[in-house]
Amino acid sequence: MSPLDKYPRPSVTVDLVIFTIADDDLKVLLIRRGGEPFKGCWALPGGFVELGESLEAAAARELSEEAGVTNVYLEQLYTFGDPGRDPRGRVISVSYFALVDADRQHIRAASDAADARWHSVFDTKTGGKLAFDHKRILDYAVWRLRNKIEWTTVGYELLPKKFTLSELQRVYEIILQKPVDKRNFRKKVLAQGRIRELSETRSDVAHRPARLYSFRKK
Amino acid sequence: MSPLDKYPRPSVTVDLVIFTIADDDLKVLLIRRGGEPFKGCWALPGGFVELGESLEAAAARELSEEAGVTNVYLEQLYTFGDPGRDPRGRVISVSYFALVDADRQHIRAASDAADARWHSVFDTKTGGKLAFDHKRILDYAVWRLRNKIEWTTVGYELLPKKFTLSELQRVYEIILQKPVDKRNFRKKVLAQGRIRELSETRSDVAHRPARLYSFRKK
DNA sequence: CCAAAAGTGTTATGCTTACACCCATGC
DNA sequence: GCATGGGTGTAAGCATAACACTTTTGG
Repeated sequence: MSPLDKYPRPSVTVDLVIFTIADDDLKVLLIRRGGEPFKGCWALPGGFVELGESLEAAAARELSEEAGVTNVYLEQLYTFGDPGRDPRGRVISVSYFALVDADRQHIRAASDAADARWHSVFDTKTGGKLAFDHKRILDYAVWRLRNKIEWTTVGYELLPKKFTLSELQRVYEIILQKPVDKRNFRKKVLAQGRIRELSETRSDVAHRPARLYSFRKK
Repeated sequence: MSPLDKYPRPSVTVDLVIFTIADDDLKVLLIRRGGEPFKGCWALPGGFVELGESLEAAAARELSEEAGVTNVYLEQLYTFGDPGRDPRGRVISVSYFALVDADRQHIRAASDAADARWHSVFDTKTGGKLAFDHKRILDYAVWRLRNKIEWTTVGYELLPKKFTLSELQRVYEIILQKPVDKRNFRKKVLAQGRIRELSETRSDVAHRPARLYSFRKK
C-alpha cells in the first residue's frame, strides 16, 4: 500500500487575485457566489485543480474561464491551508495574482454568466465581506504588488501596448497611493532602458500631445 | 453532492529546506530515502499534511520530527505541484524554509534513526542527485535566502544567542559567497539598531577578545 | 615580541530627492 | 489668448563603497 493511500487527501484549489487599472483606480475581479457557503458574497475567482494539470495551468485556465483573458502576467502568491477556512471540508488554496492590461480588461464577463465585476481595491466596502479568507489573500496580493512595483517592471503589465509616461506614472501613484515626482519618475524609468520611445503621439487632446512608449520584454 | 467530492484530490505534502551554518559553510539537512521511489537518494525532509493541521503546523511538526528542533525561523517558500513530480501519483508539495541556529543544530538526528545529514549547499555533488524536484526547491530556497538576507534580519537566526560581529559578517559572506567589507558591515549593522552590545567578550582566544552582541527581536 | 583577529574614520562616488518654468495643442 | 497637461535640468542630501592602521590578547 502506497503512503499516498494512507493519508487523507485535501481538496486543492487555485484562487486568483486579478488586478487591473480602470477609472483611475486599482481594481480586482470578484465573483458573486451563487451557492452555499457564503451565498451572495463576493469572492475571488478560483476553482479546483484538475488531475494532470499543473498549478500554473489551473490558474491560467481559471483566468481564461472567469476573466476571459489569456497570456497575461501570472505569478504564484502563497498557499493558504488552515483547517476551517472552508466550512465544507479541508481545502487548500494555492493563490496566484494576475495583472490584466487596459487593452484586454473588456474581454471579461466571458464568465459563465455569473455575476463577475471589477471592484476597487481601496474601497473598504469591497474587503468587508469577502467569502472564506479571501480578504487576507487580497491584502497579501496588494502588499506584494506594492513591493514588487518598486524594484521590478510589473507595473508595465497593467498598461496597453502603447502608453505615455504620465499614464505609467499614474499606475504607480494609484498602486502606492501617494504622489510621485514627475521629473524624477521619468528620469528613473528612462534610465532603466526597458521602454522604447515611439514616433507616435497621443493626439486629439486639448493640450500638448504626449509621446507614446512601448515596453520591451526581456 | 458537494463539489469537494466531484473533484479528484491530490496528496499534499510539506517539504522543508532546513539551513544552518556549520564548518564555515551553509548546510542543508537531507535524508537518505529508504524506499522507492528514489531509493538511496538524498531528499529534503517532509511528509504528508494531516487533517486538521495547518500547513505551517505540518512544517513545524516535520521540523521537530526530522531535525529535532522547535521554535526556529520558518517561512513558506513556494508550492510545487507539477503532475509527474512524484511517480506514485499526484502530489502537491508546499515547501518551507527554516533557519536553525548554531546553538540547536546538534539536537538533530532526533530523526527516526534514518540517515539524516547536513550537506554543503554549495557542494555540487549535493544537488546532483536529489530525489523528485528537490534540487529545484533547494535552488529556490537558496535564492530566497540570498535576497532576504540583504534587506531583513534573517541572518541573525543562524547564529547563537550571543555572537560577535565577525561571526555575523561571516554568515553574510558564506551565504552571499563573496567578501564583505568589515568597516562598512559593522557600520550598517550597528546603524540598524537591532542588536544589543553585551558587556561580555569572547575570551580565551590567542588574540584580542571580541565583543559579544545579542539580537533583539522586534 | 610576535601572531592573530578586533576595532575604528574619512573621502569619493552615485543615487535619491526637491523643486519651477516653458511648450504645444484645442477651443 | 487661455486652459490643460507635456516636457525638461540642477543642486543638495544621503547612502554606499573604498580603503589602512592601531589595539588587545595569548603564547
